Amino acid sequence: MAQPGRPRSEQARRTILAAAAKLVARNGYGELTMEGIATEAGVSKQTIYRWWSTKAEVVLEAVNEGAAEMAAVPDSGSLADDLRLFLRRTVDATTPVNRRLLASLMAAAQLDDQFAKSFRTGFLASRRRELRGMLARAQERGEIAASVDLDQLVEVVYALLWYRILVQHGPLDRRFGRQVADSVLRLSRAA
Amino acid sequence: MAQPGRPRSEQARRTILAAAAKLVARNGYGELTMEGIATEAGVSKQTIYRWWSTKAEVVLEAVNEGAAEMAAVPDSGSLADDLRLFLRRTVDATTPVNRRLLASLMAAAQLDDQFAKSFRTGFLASRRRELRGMLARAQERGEIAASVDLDQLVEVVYALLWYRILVQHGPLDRRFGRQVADSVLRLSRAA
DNA sequence: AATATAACAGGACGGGCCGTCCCGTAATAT
DNA sequence: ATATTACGGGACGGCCCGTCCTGTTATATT
Repeated sequence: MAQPGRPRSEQARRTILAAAAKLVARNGYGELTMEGIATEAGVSKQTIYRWWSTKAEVVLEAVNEGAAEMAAVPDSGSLADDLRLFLRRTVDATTPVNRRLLASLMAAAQLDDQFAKSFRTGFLASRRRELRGMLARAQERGEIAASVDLDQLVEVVYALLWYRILVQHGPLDRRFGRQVADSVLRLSRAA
Repeated sequence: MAQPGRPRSEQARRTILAAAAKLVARNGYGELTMEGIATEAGVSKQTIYRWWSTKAEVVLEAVNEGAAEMAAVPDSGSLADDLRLFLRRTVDATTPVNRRLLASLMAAAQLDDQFAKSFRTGFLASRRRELRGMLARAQERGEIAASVDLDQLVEVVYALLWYRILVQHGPLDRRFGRQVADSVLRLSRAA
């Protein structure tokens, strides 16, 4: 079947991701260290380095793990309904802990060019694709004029979400989600 | 006149800020160290720590220093002209080096809560105030309906700018500046 | 059952940078 | 002349880095 030798411990993997998330939530990404994760998880440092090369990659996998039930893109046949529901789910999923984890990833991307590339082409791009698909369906239905640039609309959504995540000058609540949805809907109707 | 004792060396101050900017431009904020700044500037570590407590503060002052000629907010009497000129000046000022410095500050704010507070209430808030003043004048002239929330418009501008600075999935050029201006102008006209 | 293989926990290692301290010297006000 | 403060240079213990080694454990193959 698989390779010979002792198989990877799934429990160790989960414990490490949970420890990283817990430590970021408690002390912030700036205080996070590989040694701290190992100690918190009751694991050897070698076990972490065997599967991840930086703490940013550990946190990224922890985020992806916790985002299994991530906001599925709705498809009701109405752009307004879909957009509002998508943003409601998104802001609901962005708990204070998740907000801090996401902010950590964006910070790590500014400190490490290699991680930045995987973060952009992986995590960020896949989210953009999902939203763009929703808008493309609306455009095919005629709810958005063919002249409107869908990428610009996607950009407005994620720019507003990330700005709020990073700057924190206001709450990431349902009211904010409605404001974002309404702004994008207005832009989708304009020439 | 002033206190007794040797006065602070203005030359050392400038040299330190220049060294920090140079090192960030060369190797990125993640590689920046206090010792590296001291060595590059030909200065004692103590001289840096006497005036700044973290490398983030050094970089922040370097940015503020280089942004003395920062985009002054225009006031021509036309919202469209003012907004387009403001964004043209802003993207022109955001050279690759400045982009990297700004991204470093946003990253540092995610790593250090204390710096985050000063960054938000100082640097970021003052930029928002300037732009908001421009929009408020337009609203008084009747170019923007009284029902429009100016803070939301300001947020769209800086969210789009920062998203592009941080994610770098497209160029920060004049074309992008025009797109941002046009989006905000459309939102300012919508109900 | 014996053997090869690979992950595991634990710990040791040199190295880099941290932040602080001390020194002798230089530049200013009194 | 004296007090005061900044300066360059360098030394210090401490934390975390990333790697390596050891002995043990869990699997596949023979």
